[in-house]
Formats: sequence, structure tokens, C-alpha cells
Amino acid sequence: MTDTRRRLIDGAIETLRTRGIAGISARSIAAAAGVNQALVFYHFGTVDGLLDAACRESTAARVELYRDRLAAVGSLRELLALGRELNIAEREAGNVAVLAQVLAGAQQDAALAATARESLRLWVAEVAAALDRVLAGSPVSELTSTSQLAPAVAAAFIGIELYEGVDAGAAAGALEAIESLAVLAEVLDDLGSVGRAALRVRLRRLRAESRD
Amino acid sequence: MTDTRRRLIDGAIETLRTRGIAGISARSIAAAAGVNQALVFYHFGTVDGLLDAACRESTAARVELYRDRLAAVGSLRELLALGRELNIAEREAGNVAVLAQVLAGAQQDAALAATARESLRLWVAEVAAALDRVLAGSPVSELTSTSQLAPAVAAAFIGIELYEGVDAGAAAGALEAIESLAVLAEVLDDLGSVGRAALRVRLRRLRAESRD
DNA sequence: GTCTATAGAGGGATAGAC
DNA sequence: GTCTATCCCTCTATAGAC
Repeated sequence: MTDTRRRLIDGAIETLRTRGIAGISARSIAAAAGVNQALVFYHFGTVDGLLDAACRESTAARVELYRDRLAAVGSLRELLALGRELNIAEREAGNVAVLAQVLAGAQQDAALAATARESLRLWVAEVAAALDRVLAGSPVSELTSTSQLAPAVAAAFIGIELYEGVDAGAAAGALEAIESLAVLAEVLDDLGSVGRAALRVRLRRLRAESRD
Repeated sequence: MTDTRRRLIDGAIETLRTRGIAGISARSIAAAAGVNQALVFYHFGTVDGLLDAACRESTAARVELYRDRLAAVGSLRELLALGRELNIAEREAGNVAVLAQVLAGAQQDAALAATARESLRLWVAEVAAALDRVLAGSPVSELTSTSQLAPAVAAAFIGIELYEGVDAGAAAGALEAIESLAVLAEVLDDLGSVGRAALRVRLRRLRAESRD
């Protein structure tokens, strides 16, 4: 990758962070990149093309950065601790905010939506793999699949990140609530066969109800 | 409220829905409202002023619409069912998407952030009251407070709504995962004093660890 | 209260020199 | 690959007629 492409991608990410999706323009990005405005079109064709490349590139790099650590996680507790660390680091670097801005823009733009979908899938695949290991043998895995749980984790992350920008206290509370609820899973593990039996009863009742 | 103010507020909400925060302008709103562009400035001073009024107005109306039903909820199961119904209705009406767009714009705009914060607090207050009733006496209330749980619910809602625009399948999975996890709370209720005791043990251990 | 017209800024995108 | 210059469009906001 040439130096100018690099600078433009970094400039796009920085502009997304500082001015949001509503403040994105070839001129604002070029100013952040310290580069001529016309180069956006020479290298990426359109502003959307640059946004697309920036989102893909930044997500891939972030996922790469955390892959090893996610792969090393051995318990729910460790996963939550890593999640909190990741939340703080990404918030300081402004990267979850970037994904949130892209997601907001993607609601009305099919091309950007495809990019956002693939970016989220990169994260979700890593999270799902970690959940698979952490929840193996736990009664929780009878309740829900990690392929559903992982997107829920990603969605919560994004929601909390956006929340953080307008009400930091409430967002911190939300994060704590989620961590507290994870204790429920551990309690169920502690209860062993008793908990597992109670869970099965509930699940049977639930499925009988949904047949009505 | 005059007819023109009404039309402009509705036009702003519709524009937020169809074109997102990046597509907001006095002209696009006025076109959606079927009204002259200059009237935005006559009635609301600036485009931001109109956005602000639209967000407050629309949130207050929505919260009002669901207040009675939220107040009638008597169990976690009923609350989840109402949540799912609300999710579908608001998605079809495009209102959670509107709040998500405002939230994205609010990250870089202090005035809009204040509006978004207050709008979220309207929702959170209702959700917290419902959770208070539903979780009264449940061991879950020893784990976390509804003042933390309610923002978590709101954040998850917003995250899922944004997710829905780019990956509907994954978003549906996320919603199901959350509903499944709620069964954990019911299982713990079923277990009565056994579950409560196991929970207390876990909590003691957790707090001992966090003192290290 | 509503309209037209317009100033002045910012924006996407391109042509063509270097 | 990079720059300047420019076209033409859209934007906010206001002035002033009605």
C-alpha cells in the first residue's frame, strides 16, 4: 500500500471519529490526511469507496490485534475481563465509535451495508469461537447457540459505545449489568445436575407454551 | 403547535429514517414536509434546532404510547414479549432507527447529545420501573440494580436495531439469544433457596476476588 | 407566516499541467 | 502520482416582498 493510500485511510478513520458520518467529505478527510483533495478520487474513485476501504482495513487490523488474546481465553470471567479491556482500549482509540458511525451510514447505503456486515462478521466469528470454548459443557449452551449469542454481544458493544457518547454514567452501568448477569451462568454451572434439571424443566415448559 | 411546525418535525423524522443523519439538511427535510425550505429557519432557527425538537417530540410520543402497556407488565416473560413487539413495531415505523441516527450524530455535537441523553432517560425510566416490578423478590435483583439493567436493555435495543439494517439474520439471532438468557433468571427463581444460596456463594467469591 | 431570491460557503468530481 | 483550477451542485442562512 502506498503512503498516500495509507494516509487517506487513516484520515478517513480520524474524520469519522472527530466529525462523524455526517461530517465526512473528500475535503475533510484530505485535510486530516494532510493530502490533496483530488487524491481521494484518484485512489478510491469516490468518497464512499474510501469509506468502504477504511472500514474494512481498520476492522481487519483490530480483529488481528485481538485474535491471539481471544484465542487464549479459557473462562467466561476471562472473556468478560478481555471484553472490558477491549471496550476501554477501543473507546480511547475511537474505533468502536467508527464502526458505529459506519453502521449508522450503512442503514441507507447498500454498499456500505455490505462492508459493515462483513466487518461485523469478522468480530463475531472471533467472539463465537471464544464463547464456544468458554461455554463448552455449560448448561447455557443448551439455552442458546454461540452463533446467536456472539451477535448479541457485538450489538450490545455497539449500543453501549453509542450510549457512552451521550451518557457515560448510564453506559458504565449497562456494562456492569451485563457482567453481573454473566454470574448467573456461573451459578448454574455450580449447581451441576440440579441446575441442569431445573433448566430442562423450564425449557420444556417454554417449548410447550410456544406450541400453543 | 402550528401545522407547519408539525409537518417539519414529521419531515425531519422521515428524513432521518430514509436518508440518515448524513442526509439531513433544511432542504431535504422541507421536501419531505412539503414545505418551503426557509420555514425551517423561521420556526426552529437552525437545522440542529429542528433535529432537537423532532427527537424530543418523537421520543415523548413513543414513550407515552407504551407507558400503559409497560405499566401493565407483570412478569419477565410478558416484558420480553412486549419488548419484541415494540422492537417490531418501532422497526416498521422506523423510530428506533431514528434514535440511533440521532445518537450517531450526537457523538460530535454537545447540544444533540443532551437531547439524546434526555430521550434515552425517558425510555430508561419506564423500562426500569417495569424491571423493578418484574424482578421484585427474584435473586437477580441481588446481582444487579434495575438502574443499571435498564440502560443495558436500551443499549442492546439500539445496537440490535443498527445491526438489523446491515445483517437482519444476525440481528434476529441476537434478539433470540437475549430472550433465551432470560430463562436463566426464571430457572434461578424455580430453584428457590437452593439457587439463592448458590448465588450468594458466587457473589461472595466475586467480591473477594475484586478486593485482590 | 409564507414565499422568492440570493449571498456565500462547502461539497463531488474532473481536466490538464507537472 | 500529485497538484491547481474549475464546473456545477447543494448547503445554511438571511433579506425583503407579499
